[in-house]
Amino acid sequence: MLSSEIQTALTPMNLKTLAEKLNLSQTTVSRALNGYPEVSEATRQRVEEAARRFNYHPNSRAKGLATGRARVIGHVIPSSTQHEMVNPIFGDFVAGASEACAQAGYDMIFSRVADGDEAQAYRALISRGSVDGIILQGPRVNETRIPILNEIGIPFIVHGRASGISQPYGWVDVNNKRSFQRATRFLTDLGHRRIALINGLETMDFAHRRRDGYLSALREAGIDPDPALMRSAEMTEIYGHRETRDMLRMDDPPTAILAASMISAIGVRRAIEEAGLVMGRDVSVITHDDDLSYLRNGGDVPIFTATRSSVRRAGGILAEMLIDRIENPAPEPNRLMLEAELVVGRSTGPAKTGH
Amino acid sequence: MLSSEIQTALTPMNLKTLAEKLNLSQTTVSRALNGYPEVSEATRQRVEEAARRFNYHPNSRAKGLATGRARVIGHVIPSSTQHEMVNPIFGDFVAGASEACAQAGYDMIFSRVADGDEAQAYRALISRGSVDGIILQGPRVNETRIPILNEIGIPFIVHGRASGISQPYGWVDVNNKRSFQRATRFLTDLGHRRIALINGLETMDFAHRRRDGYLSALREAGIDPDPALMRSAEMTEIYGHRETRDMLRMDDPPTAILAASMISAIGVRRAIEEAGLVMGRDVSVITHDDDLSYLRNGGDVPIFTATRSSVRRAGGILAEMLIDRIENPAPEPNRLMLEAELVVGRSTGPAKTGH
DNA sequence: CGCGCTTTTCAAAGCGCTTTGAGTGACAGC
DNA sequence: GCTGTCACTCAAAGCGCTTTGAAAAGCGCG
Repeated sequence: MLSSEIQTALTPMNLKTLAEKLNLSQTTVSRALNGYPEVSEATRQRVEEAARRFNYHPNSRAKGLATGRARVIGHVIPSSTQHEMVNPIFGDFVAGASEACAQAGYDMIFSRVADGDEAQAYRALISRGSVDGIILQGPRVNETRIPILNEIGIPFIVHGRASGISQPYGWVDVNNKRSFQRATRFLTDLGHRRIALINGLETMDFAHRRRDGYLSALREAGIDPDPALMRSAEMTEIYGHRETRDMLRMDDPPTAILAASMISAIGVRRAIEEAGLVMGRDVSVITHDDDLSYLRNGGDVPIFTATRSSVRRAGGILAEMLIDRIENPAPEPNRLMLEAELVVGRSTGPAKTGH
Repeated sequence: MLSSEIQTALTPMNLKTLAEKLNLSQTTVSRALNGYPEVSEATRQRVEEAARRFNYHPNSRAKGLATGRARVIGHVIPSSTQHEMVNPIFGDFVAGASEACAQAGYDMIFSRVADGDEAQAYRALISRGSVDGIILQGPRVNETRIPILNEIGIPFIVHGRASGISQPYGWVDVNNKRSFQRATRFLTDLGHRRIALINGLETMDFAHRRRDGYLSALREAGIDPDPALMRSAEMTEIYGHRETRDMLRMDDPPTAILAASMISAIGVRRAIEEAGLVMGRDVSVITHDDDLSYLRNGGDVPIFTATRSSVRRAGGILAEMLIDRIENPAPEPNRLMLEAELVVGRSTGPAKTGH
């Protein structure tokens, strides 16, 4: 009696034992489970029933080895010794992407890489056969990783775009230029002329484009951009607070501020309040809002006037597009431009005429 | 000449071709690369040199199949139809964990799972051989996943603990009870008697323990807990704002508030300011601070008085402990209790005597 | 009954690696 | 000169799956 127990404990539940239990060959069982037409409906039923009953799951490594496909998409996280910051939108992006992946039966793998080693890391990831495709996050202006991935020849898709890169690549991006142009125009229409931009790091492509939008709206309105009103750094709360505080102490302070994220906008608000001013009355604020689930922009009435675009949704779309590309290779990379909506909240108002 | 090019393009760089190029057997090459002593130093040098030159990386699936180890640790993300929220600490946690993983040569895989299907998901993940170990996030009181994982018998470690579970399991946790007890005591020592708790979801174990700490400090101070001052929900900004606003409208409003996260504390601050009050003077606030990289609690002087514990560090420790467990199986699961530090910022002050 | 034809099943090869058990020289000891 | 040891190296089996090429079974037909 003990021997039978040991038997069950030691016998792995793999294709071979399942086939033996069914008195069928591995071939037939495999085909039955993978929906091939060569197997009769009755047999298929029987096999599926047994697979469920014995809790059989094909070993993904063996499957991958045999098929050459891993059913995994990879993210490479640069360890960024320079910028210790973890992107706050990461969680929501991943949530969206993982939803789409789960739908298609894919997993996601995260690989951390020392800065500068990225080329090697990609090569290794692919050459090791760990992933079928890659999502490239946070492209910079003239992003070097794009040529690398193109050269390697693995399916990939970029979250954002990279100015200065001429070769083709697939991407999903928010129309950052247009949305910041609209936001800036919204402020000039309200009569503001001293408009500050508290941007993200301008080596990042998205920030670069936002600045473009900001500048072109100023130009439209006949306003000379003031370098003293343009700040650029990683979008933390502290940063939003510090820059706002400093600018509000200027002789000719801004009457309106554009912030690059909800997080830094919170810092902006804090500085405004510490200065004894009222947001929306004394200083107008518009922020970009990634529609993070833990940081919704207010309930019925948005707190901030904002350019809104769900990064979670973007994650889902990206993953879907990448998987589609993996499964149906096409010569033309596909692209998708998302438009941010401008939601009007309580943080903006007409410029004070006196000023 | 074309044929040779085609040759290089079509020949995969695997152990076999590498061995052929070196005029050695696959065995020797494999051993050389994996540091076995049976191979001469001269040969090893030659092999390593060639591996580098030809950009050879062993196929991880084949390696895993042969060794039975995936060198991957898994996270299962419940898709939580109920709580759509993506935990804002996710990003920092993952950053910490992935650092430790990278160090040890492990990757991390994320699998999204429908709520309730978790048992099946774990079983599948393991039975498919995709992971060597699992990190269990966000344990609830009486967490059902722990018995499941114990029964399956895969190495796992819990981020947090689960009250009500008697069987042994490994964990890393912050001493939530003690830290909230200290925080509450700090407030009672300042003379506060109307202290509100804006807690996380109390089905979550960490929130349950924090409430315990809060209650026992009140008891120490001879204060009867007022159910009207105890709120529990997911820790969003909106939630912190709404509950604070409502409580400040009470006939006998709180003079101090304990918040469960920086995010909800930001909402608390917003509500206080909207009510025309000053944080730290009219209403004291203490929050738990996970030391998120994008949401640091102030520069030199912390904005909030807070119980601080880096979730990024916790992620690193967890991953390390799990990997250690995978590589050196031990009967006793290991545990680690982290103590949060109480940092005193500008959000707390003595209770107004007049009230 | 043997012949094609389709339907259903199978044995075996192969994916890229590790690992076992064996084999080769070289060299010392008897 | 034969055996035992040591230092290297190798061919082949096996991990769990898919897939190819072939064979068996079922069936109607002359």
